[in-house]
Amino acid sequence: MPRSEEAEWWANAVYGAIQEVPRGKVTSYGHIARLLGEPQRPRQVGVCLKSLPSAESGAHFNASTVPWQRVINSKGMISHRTILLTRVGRFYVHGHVLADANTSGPGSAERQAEALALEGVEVTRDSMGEIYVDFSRYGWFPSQLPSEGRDE
DNA sequence: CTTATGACCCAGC
DNA sequence: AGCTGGGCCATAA
Repeated sequence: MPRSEEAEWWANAVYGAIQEVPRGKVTSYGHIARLLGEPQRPRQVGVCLKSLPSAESGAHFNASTVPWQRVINSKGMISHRTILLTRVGRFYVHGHVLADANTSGPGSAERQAEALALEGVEVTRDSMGEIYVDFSRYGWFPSQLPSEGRDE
């Protein structure tokens, strides 16, 4: 959960922007940041999604009211969440991230792929098991400035 | 206060 | 076309 009021404002702006992504379409973290006039903060978009409240939390913006699954990285790939390392004595071991019914934690990339498939977005996998979405078919990139221009 | 760490991105090899 | 390193900046430790 964001602390400062500023962070709170940012998180709400991010969630609101994501709600504009139409069903069956996907966009990127960087594009959400650009839509909000903060092209240098794609990482913070991810930070907000990581702390998106669960559907049961009762918060206005939560996992069921914000289509979190429609945001992927600029390469069209569903980014895998990093596995936390837990310190045991002086060693580090693979630990499980707490969230389960939430949008983060282990296997969340899989859940994101399922959620997208459920709304008709075709996902493909490469030899490494990475999950991709074809931007040329499902991408949603409005506010394309005439001078800049996205790939594809 | 200082470091480390990301649901990221892009320019260069 | 794939890999690498740097930049980015809010949070956590």
